[in-house]
Amino acid sequence: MELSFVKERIEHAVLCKQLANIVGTCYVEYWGRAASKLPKGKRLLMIKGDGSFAIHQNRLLRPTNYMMGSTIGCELSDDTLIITASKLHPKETMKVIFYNVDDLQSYEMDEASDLRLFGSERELSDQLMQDLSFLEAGLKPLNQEEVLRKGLVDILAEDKEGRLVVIELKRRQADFNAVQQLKRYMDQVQNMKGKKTRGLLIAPEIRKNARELLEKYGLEFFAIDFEVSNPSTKIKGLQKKQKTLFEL
Amino acid sequence: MELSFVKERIEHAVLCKQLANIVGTCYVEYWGRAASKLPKGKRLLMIKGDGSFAIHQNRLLRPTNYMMGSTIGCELSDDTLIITASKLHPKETMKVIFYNVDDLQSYEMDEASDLRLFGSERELSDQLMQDLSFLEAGLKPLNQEEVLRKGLVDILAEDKEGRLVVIELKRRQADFNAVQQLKRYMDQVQNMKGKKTRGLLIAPEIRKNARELLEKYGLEFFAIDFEVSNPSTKIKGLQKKQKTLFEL
DNA sequence: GCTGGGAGAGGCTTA
DNA sequence: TAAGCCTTTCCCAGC
Repeated sequence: MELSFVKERIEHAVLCKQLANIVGTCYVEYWGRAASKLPKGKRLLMIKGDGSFAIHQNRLLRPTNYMMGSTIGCELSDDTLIITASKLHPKETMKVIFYNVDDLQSYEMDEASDLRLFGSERELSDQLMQDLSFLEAGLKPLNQEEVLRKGLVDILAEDKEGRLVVIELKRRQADFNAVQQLKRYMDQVQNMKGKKTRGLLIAPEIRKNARELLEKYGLEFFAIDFEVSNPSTKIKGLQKKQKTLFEL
Repeated sequence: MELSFVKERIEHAVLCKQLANIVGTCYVEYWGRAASKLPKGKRLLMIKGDGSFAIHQNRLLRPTNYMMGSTIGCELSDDTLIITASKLHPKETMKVIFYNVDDLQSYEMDEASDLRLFGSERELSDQLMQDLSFLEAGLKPLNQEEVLRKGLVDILAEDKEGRLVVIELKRRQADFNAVQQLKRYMDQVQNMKGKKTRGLLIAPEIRKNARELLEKYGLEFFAIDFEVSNPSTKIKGLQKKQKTLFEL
């Protein structure tokens, strides 16, 4: 395609906040949080109405190069079309040099609509909050998403012995990070409240090493079995995997 | 566009592992790791040769719905075209119901080429390894295969007092996680070697709360100043921000 | 295959 | 704006 024509079409699409796809042979440079060069090759550049700018190759979900909320410019130079994307905070620039453009399409799109997602951690937390006795008899909810000075506790409760119970919920296999997150919260709550405190990690499963760490810390793991059925999420079972510190 | 024609074109593109973009009005359902529904609206579906399957709206870098490495199927039903993507491990399915298709493009693409990236953590680590005296006089790199290969730490060294020094490097602002990771590794190395061990966190900056935790643990923070200049990365400065435990 | 961890993470929510 | 953190994180390197 004639590059001067492509330039006009792109400028129009950007102005009208259309979604535009440009396919052609290009070379890409990026400089900002890091720096990168992508050798000349056939790629697809997708530009969205909000300044999303992405170079795609024919594999992987994620674009090879990208920029969010960019300002876009076009210029012709030496039989090439140079498309630049740039932004501040952090300062980043990307230069895409097209040697030829095979195709250019642009589309007037709807307003984006929201995805209704089921089975998120937040939804699980809500379900669990409905009935903590699922977890342990006599457990009473104190607060959901209790804000700590550092971070957010998923659920704070009190057990039948009057001990504080800090609960961290994960929708997938728990790892080191989850364990340490819980430990951090438990320590903090214990410090703030000056009461005996337990820490519960709830997840579908836990990695072996993470579990060792958890046990070393005296935390408790509960395996949760849930189903992301329609239209919401159902907790099917909850099984205790550790004795509490106080039972040992 | 005529949906039966679209169906054939898509099947051909998938078979030939082309990159295909379908734009039209559709409704999307996903079920797998979670579940979701996306109301009817105008979207772009991008299918790549490796089974990447992504529903894009006209905002944000990331697709609204997606699946990697999927198997793709097409069928006509009641004046709609249903495109399904599915995979095992984990079992996931996605159904895209097109009520009409405005446009369909497919492209024969090159083999994807590798991005040459500068300023990655790995590259910074290599640079730092070149000259540890940048960090502290008398610091000597240790090539402790077992520790380094296991990926426990970025760099292991010995200071002039003969203490082990565990170094964790972050290319961006260090957070809680970075501090706890370092602490975990330091404990582990200390256990393995049975020697006095220091833990150094090197990052451009550190979050306030993370820093408090770091100080509580007796770890040390060094602010690194680096530049991702072309063609590689240059460390411009390195400033110690904490006294060591042993100096206190 | 599982595990660990980085990423130019992205993106959301709340202080 | 910054902090904190979840994500259908994605993706890769090791084992």
